Amino acid sequence: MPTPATEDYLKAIYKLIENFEVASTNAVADRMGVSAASVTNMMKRLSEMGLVEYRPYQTITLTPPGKKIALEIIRHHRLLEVYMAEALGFTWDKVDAEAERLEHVISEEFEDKIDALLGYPTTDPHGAPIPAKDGSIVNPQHDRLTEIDPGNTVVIRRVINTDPALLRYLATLDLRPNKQVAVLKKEPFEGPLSLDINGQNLHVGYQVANKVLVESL
Amino acid sequence: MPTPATEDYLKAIYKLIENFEVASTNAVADRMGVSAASVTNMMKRLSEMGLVEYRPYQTITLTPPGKKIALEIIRHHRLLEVYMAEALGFTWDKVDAEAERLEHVISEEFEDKIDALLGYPTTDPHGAPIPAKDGSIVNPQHDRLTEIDPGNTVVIRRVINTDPALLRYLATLDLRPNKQVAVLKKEPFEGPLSLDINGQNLHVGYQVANKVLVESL
DNA sequence: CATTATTTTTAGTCTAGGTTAAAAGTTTAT
DNA sequence: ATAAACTTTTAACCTAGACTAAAAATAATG
Repeated sequence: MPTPATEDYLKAIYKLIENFEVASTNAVADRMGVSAASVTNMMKRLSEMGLVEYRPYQTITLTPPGKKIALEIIRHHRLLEVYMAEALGFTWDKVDAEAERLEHVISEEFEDKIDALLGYPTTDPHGAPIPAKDGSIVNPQHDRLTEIDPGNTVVIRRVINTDPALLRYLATLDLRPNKQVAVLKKEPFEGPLSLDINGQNLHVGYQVANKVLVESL
Repeated sequence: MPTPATEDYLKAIYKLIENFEVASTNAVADRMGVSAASVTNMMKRLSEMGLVEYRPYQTITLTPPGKKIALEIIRHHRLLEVYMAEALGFTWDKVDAEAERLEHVISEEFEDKIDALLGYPTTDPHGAPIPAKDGSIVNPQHDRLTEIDPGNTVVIRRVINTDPALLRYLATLDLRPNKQVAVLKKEPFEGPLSLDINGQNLHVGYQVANKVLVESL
């Protein structure tokens, strides 16, 4: 059985790779909020256990068993998020932090029960895909809202980044998955976007819009 | 914030004292499944932190802050048990093991949400009382089924011991909290009891009946 | 291409929690 | 009241995971 720390490292490496970033020692350290030395130390152990491919000064990759564990934990995390939002009435800015701790301790049976109760959901409250039990995951490559040309209407599919404050802000604007948004205008030099949602005119900053992934109609 | 290990020690000490047993080093070690040396070591630290009253070779007691933490964890545990049984459909032999891990990681908000959803329950699926948020707990002193004289009818209030196999056995007999049972006969020398439940005649061993707490009508 | 900057690893420490084996205290029983 | 039995503590050690500071490797730049 992997420890929570092991699971967290594998998850961090998985997410870096998923985002087409390089899983370097520093990148993992940053994401985990630990020192680079801690990462080196942990990589040696995970490598011994056959969970990562690691050679000093080289970038890190997951072995198939390592990837399997990462995906299991991500599945736990995202299922729990849906469950807490749907069944317990948590707001979407709170579910990430809570799932971060619960993901390591729920049993297979717990996982299966909430999955069934929720009707086998495929995405979490932020629109992130939930890995299947067999470890398969569909990862649609969506556009960022900032990449959409004015005059187009799109539907929000996902919100990247689980910073609670950002999520609360987006909620006040009703910018959440499955909502339609029309891009009216885009100011240059990473300027604000003018949007239409629910017939309301909004102006959101570039940094915010960049976290919103959309699909063209 | 106390660690899970800290919480487990405080809980073990609380339960010993609650059962009118002496919270000795060995008793705690037994209950926790660790060596006596580990207990001594931990007691020094918990004593430093002001959570237990400890002096070498003396029996251990909880300080008010230590007791508060123990009761919070027991509250988490028992609320989670009810929640898993009622809302997730877990059988009562499974809820203890699962709650054992979850109890350390749920937030106050999670606790409050399941408490409200369940309608503020006062006992867990085994009949154990759930401490209130303020740390108060009602602990009715019930009789054991083995102490009831033949000819009397009682109602089951609680089942002590969370050994899953025993719980599964009791479930097959429908011996669970709030069920009425008539004691028909009691064999001497810790012999079996003849019971009537739901109009059915049963014979259960002394060790089993001793785990069943009842209230006379 | 040599120097500077950056990244990564090594080395040495620390804490929490666990272990076993031996020593010391307490009880129990002759 | 002393020996035997039991309980508890001490001592020495282990592992997982973290840290800082210094050294080494790699990458970037004039």
